[in-house]
Amino acid sequence: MPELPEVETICRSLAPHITGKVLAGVEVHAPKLRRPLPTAAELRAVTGQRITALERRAKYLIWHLDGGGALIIHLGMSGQLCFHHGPHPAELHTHVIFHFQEGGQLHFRDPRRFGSLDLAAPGELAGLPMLCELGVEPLSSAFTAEYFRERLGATRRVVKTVIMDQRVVVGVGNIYANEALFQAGIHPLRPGQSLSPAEGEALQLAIICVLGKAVERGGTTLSDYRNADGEPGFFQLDLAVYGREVEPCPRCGGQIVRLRHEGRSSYLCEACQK
DNA sequence: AAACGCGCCTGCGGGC
DNA sequence: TGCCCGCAGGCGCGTT
Repeated sequence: MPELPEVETICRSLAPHITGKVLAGVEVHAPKLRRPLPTAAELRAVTGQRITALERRAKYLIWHLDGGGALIIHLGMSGQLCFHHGPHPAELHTHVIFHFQEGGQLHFRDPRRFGSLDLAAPGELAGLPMLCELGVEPLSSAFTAEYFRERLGATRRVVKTVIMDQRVVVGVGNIYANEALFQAGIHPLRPGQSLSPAEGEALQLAIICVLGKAVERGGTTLSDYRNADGEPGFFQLDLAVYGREVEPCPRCGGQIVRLRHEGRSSYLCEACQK
């Protein structure tokens, strides 16, 4: 489900509810999601700790704890985090419930169980393999035209695969990859090194533009995505091509087509994207 | 190195 | 009505 704009929106909507609060307990209702969940003993070690800050890195949500450690959540394809001010029954597929001393509880649901919950000991966070191999943040100053051109020029991999590679640039998933390629007028199956410098720059700017606008819209709600307050996003209204097979291209009126590559769907306008 | 296929899971919609 | 199939926002593994 969630790509950068959705995780960013969840982070922003969740932060006011739990920043500064003390973890009173963590209920775990499943043995594992993508990976085994932390053990009861590991979770006891973080109860009583205060959450000092929330941060999004790539598609990960990181809770910094006053003991120096951290809690890391990934929402996979179908993960939801919903904050409740009072008691709330565990719904179907609610796997983890966080309780706070000051009141309120946070429910982590994930029907498909591709998400994850990990703990990092003090000093361990930066060295975690899932974090330290990540590429640049697309909405940061590190995502420059020079950097992107260099990464594109060094590979024959198809450009859509490159922009979805979290080691190159983080946070771009299937929806926003399709949208950025459309906006830049680039065919998703072009080899990375076939892009001219101007095309590379157009794509870099399109990624920034699409992600930025999607964050402004609170993310894309196709079916079940909600922020921490249970509200949907609205960027689905701005999608030009994703999920719009057979519909007219918003630019030329031609028909949007779907093709499959590496097990995933790409949506594009063959007239506008070369 | 990188391109695939596949597995991990559940749910939904379409076709028959 | 019900069943089967394909498909879905992610990621990491194994094999060529």
